[in-house]
Amino acid sequence: MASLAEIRILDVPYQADRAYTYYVPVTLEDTLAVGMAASVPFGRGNRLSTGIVTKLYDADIEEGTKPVETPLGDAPVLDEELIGLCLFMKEYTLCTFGDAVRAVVPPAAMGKVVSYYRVNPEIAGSEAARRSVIAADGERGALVYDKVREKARVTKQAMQTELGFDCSKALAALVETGALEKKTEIRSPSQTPTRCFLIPDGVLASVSYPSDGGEWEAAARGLRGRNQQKLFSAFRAACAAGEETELGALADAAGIDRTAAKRAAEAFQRAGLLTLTEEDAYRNPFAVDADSHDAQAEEKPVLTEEQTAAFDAIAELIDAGEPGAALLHGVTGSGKTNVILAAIDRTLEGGRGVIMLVPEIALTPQTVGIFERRYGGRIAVIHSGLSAGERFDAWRRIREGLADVVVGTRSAIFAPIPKIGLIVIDEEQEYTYKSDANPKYHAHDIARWRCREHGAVMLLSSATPSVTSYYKAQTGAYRLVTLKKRYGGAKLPDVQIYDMRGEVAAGNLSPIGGLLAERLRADRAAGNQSILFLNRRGYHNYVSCRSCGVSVKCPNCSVTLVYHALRTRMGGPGKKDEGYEENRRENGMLVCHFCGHRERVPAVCPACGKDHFLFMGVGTQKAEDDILSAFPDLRVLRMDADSTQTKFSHEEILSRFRKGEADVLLGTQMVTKGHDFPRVATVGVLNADSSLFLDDYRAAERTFAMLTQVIGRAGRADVPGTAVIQTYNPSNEVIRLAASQDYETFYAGEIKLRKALCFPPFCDIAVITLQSADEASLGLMTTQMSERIVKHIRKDFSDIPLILYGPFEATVYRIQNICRMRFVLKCRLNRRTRAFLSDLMTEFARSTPSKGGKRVTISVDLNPSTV
DNA sequence: AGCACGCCGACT
DNA sequence: GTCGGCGTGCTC
Repeated sequence: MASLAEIRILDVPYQADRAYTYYVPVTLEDTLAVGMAASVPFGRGNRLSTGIVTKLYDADIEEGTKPVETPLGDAPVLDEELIGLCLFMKEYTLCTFGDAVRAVVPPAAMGKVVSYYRVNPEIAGSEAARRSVIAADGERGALVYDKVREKARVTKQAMQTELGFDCSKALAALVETGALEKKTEIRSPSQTPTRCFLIPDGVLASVSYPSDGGEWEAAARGLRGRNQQKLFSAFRAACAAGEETELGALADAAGIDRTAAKRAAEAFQRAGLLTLTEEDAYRNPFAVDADSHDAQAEEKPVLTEEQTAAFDAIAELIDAGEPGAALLHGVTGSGKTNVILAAIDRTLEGGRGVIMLVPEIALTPQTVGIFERRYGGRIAVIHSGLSAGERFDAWRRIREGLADVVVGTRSAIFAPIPKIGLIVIDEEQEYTYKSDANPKYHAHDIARWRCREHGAVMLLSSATPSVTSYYKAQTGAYRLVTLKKRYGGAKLPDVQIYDMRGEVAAGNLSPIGGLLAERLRADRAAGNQSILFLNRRGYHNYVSCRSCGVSVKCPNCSVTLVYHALRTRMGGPGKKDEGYEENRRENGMLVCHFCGHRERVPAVCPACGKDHFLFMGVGTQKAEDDILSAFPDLRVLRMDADSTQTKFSHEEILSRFRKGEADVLLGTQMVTKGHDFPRVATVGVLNADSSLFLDDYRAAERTFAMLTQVIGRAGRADVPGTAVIQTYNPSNEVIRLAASQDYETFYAGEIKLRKALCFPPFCDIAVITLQSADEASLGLMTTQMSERIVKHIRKDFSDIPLILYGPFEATVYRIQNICRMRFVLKCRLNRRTRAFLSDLMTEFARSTPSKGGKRVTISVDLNPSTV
């Protein structure tokens, strides 16, 4: 019998990702625990790899079992629940265990084995080095060698991304000739910063600090060493002044370094003069100002009758202490947030924690603000903007129970709360809850799994639920809770559908139709504000040749380039500059929205050589210009991906608008999110059709949600609102239903369509993508894959409905010179179909040659956010 | 993925 | 006869 450990290796490809058995050396028997990261020898070469201990048990040792090398860090990084979650994610999303772990654990929390290359110090710069570089892989060898020398130490990964080609061969050759050396080392988890306090003890504690304290004098005389004396007098001075006796601060005051101070303090402790206490220090802890906290606590909203009923239904689920799920469907302005806050309070009263997901932190500052004021120090905010240290600290605070209200974006769903009672997903229909990089999970699925584990309640909330979620509520999987009334005097704005077809004929080429123009003028005159929504950034959509009609394409991606004017005029009072037309053409850039490629507008058409380019379509930049020229006295703020590139520009633009520094806020989706602007009277949708005919079965659902959101921006406060929806399809059913805010009718029609055409929720969609930089290999592998899938389906799935489409080119065939082919599979996802897809991935990896540049890779996305 | 093993052609 | 290219297959 021996002590064995089941280990999951983190850096293995999908086909090698399974449990491996190692034995635990006697020396580690007391330290190794389930959930710990550990280094283990792996593969033929026994290279060190990072693994996670998923089980410990005693059994007979088998021939060839290798030993665990060493634990990385002294505490588990995953508890039983999160190990289970990672295994679930692996099976559910077809990712590797390592991918799942990387989503769940912040990088700073976990130690790992890292391999890097560096210049061999023994022959660096010598003639021998020069010769070995030349010997190694020619040109590339020299390139790689220079790069390594420049950096002191580099991982292969970093080399790859910087140089853009496969460096494996060159690196191996350089190591072989002795020019470089490969090193492997263990990187410990980040040190958790601590603050250490000195508390008077023994003889010193017996006297409440007196300036003439003989005890202190005596103690000081007994000290040896300059550092000890310096630290002691600093300590004494701090005590006398009644200040905090934190070690770092005392060390600074004494003018000695921290390690020396620590040693001295430990000596004092041994001498019985004081006690050292240590506590964790957290970076950027959320500090609440007590006043605002109290103020907010006072204004805890009283629920209306309808809200109370909704809350009661949810509270019932929470109190049951069993896994549950509810969908809170409330029209805009019905006070969903109040119900959610009450549900959270109820959960916290029961001693359990809460996760609240929001689509995007930057776009929901108010929601976050409400939470911060209400829950103060027990809140942790998690989003992609956090530094590694901040993320790690938030994670530790949550794990230790110091923060039991977690607000954040998608990845906050992994918050290691010890006892979860409620998971809220606000604006549940938002596609940001689906990850499109590995692991390709949907936050709903993770939430459901964790709620099952914790006996917690998942609460989805939306004014326009996704058709899939509403269907689940209709069929009883979720409890449906509805809020139909707007409250607090909020009225639905007057919604006007405006037919744009007459505008061009009437000679109006601007994106602002007659009605909207009238409204903007009226708002301006009355001192009100307006919001305009346009689903497209940039200036013109594209540039096309007047003679031959060719449009300019991205050299790396198969998309048309979008024209961007160079100048950005954020918020300045509008004035049309002299010569602006000319500037536009000369200074503008054509930009690729996929890879970011930029180029000047070519002087002549690349196809026919004529020099007549036509600027077509309208983006936010063009709309801004048009508004400024048509309404010279309007002050316009533009908010889109281009004008919000710097870190705080979101909030800056919003707060400037709120302060009344502009009359019109013009922008993309970002303007439709839940900002409260009391002075906004009119909202306008410049082109409601743009998302209506997208190549996606959810186009209608998205358009409906988008229009509903925009409409909801108007008429929230005392100012009566108007929403103008400009469209070329004024009779379109989706637009009409959105205008009347009739979700139920929209849903009824949509669900019929989904059923008839077999789309989710009546089936699942799996998208298999093959991609390669080499088109020929891609073609070859695609054909092979096609045959393999068809064979598999005929053999193993003849009994159940499963429809295969493809292979065809991906919607955007080429991105950054990587070509992609697709298969789309309509099926019911379950154990069996997942196992089928899993086999496909494994088999594919086995059959594809692992040749450097020509490699073809496979990826599977289950129910992707865009098809 | 990463690494060793093993099978073929060009060299001493 | 051997060195080293790259395809093949396995990883406790």
